[in-house]
Amino acid sequence: MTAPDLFDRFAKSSLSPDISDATRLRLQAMARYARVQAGDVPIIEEGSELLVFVISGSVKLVAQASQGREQVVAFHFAGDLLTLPVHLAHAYTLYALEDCELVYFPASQFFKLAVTEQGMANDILDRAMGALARCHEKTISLGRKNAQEKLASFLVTIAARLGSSEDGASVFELPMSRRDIGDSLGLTIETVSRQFSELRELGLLETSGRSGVRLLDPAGLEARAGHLAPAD
Amino acid sequence: MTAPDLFDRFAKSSLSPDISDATRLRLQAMARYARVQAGDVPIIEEGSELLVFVISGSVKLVAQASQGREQVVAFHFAGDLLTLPVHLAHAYTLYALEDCELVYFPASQFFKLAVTEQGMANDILDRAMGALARCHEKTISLGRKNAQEKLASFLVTIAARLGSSEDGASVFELPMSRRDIGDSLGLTIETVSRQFSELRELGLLETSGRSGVRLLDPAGLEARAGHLAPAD
DNA sequence: TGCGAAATTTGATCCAAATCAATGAAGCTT
DNA sequence: AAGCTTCATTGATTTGGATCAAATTTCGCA
Repeated sequence: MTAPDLFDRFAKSSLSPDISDATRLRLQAMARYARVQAGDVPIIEEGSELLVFVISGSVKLVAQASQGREQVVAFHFAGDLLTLPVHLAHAYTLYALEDCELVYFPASQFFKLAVTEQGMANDILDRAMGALARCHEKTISLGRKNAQEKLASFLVTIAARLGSSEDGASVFELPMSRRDIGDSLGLTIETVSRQFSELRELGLLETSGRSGVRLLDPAGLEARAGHLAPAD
Repeated sequence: MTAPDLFDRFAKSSLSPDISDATRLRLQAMARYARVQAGDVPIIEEGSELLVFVISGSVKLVAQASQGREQVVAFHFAGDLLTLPVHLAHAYTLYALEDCELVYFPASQFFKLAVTEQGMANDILDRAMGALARCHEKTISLGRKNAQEKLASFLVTIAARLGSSEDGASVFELPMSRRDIGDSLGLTIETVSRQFSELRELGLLETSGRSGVRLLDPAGLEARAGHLAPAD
């Protein structure tokens, strides 16, 4: 594992260029690395909150409830920052969806350093607020939407993150399985599959193979997502 | 509205004592205040994220989805810090559950100041991480629990915040209605009511009037909350 | 203290999504 | 390229919670 290389890529993508050399060195000293294959657990939980940067690949953050039930709390992609919580009322595990490279830090140590550099503190605060906002939006999906709205909302959100535009359509490859989508939306794989079929029959999307998706009518999907119109 | 008084109480309860006088004055200059009655909307949304401190009383943060559906994203009590998000895919509104006193700031301005004081930046980061962790836990409730587990989990969580211990039992007054609880857990008021009845019949709790609750067997409720045992 | 509006509880019925059960594709591996 | 394992789709049935519909209780207020 070529750690220095990973740290450099992390620094280049996620650290402001005017971080002091001292801070940079102390960060490098506390950085830890993981380079894992799809399906693996890159980080073993260790009793303190961790701050994880996804350098490449994608991951799911999963919470375990009793009786083996799993809830996908969030998907994260290259460039994202996430926190791996400690064991609260539920246990959390990070899984690689694809081959992944990660850099991570004990959260409290990282914060102690971050607050000595204004740019860094601001960046981390912004990212934390963004994560909170996304979690709030997810709360609405889970609490107040039916299966079709959940899937439409999920696809629109993923497209905004992963989709490339092809004359009005949005095209992307889903890095996660139907089970992962179900575990994220509070649905079973069968229901997810049925809703894919229904959206296909409505002419809103096409699929190719297990992971290829082409949203033919993003506006139509948005309308079915139960989102509130901006002027509503 | 005696603003200086409210700011002092905010400063005493939520600002580290070694904030510089300059910072304190600039905070006071950007602070805004609300003192409202139960049921009121203390803050009209204004296009930028706000950071709200609850000085006294309690509030609910509500997201509106299409067709008048409402989701309670979080309840907050005296001493809490919360962010009032801007209108994303859904609109957010804060409502007072009881008579309330609030102090609030435009989030970006507050952050710009906070990062100049290490103690303050650290405190805000910690609180943001706490809010994110609670939102993650809520995600699991909404996605993977049945009605009884949701209510048990809710009651245990509220008791940790509001309950006073009386020989093994935890006693508190709920500041929110059955509808609010339902809107928070993704259930209807009828289902919430039926689950209260069932938990009562199981001897796990007693209620008095609309808001009085006495958890007779907190451990038993915890077991029904679908939480993961610490050693599981 | 009693009235009345609002909130809660309880009951009957319905329905969306879960569960149970095959069948059909994808995409590995060799 | 054939076979095999895993994943996804589709169909039949069940079920937990929603919806519809009354009671019943609470509690502010006259």
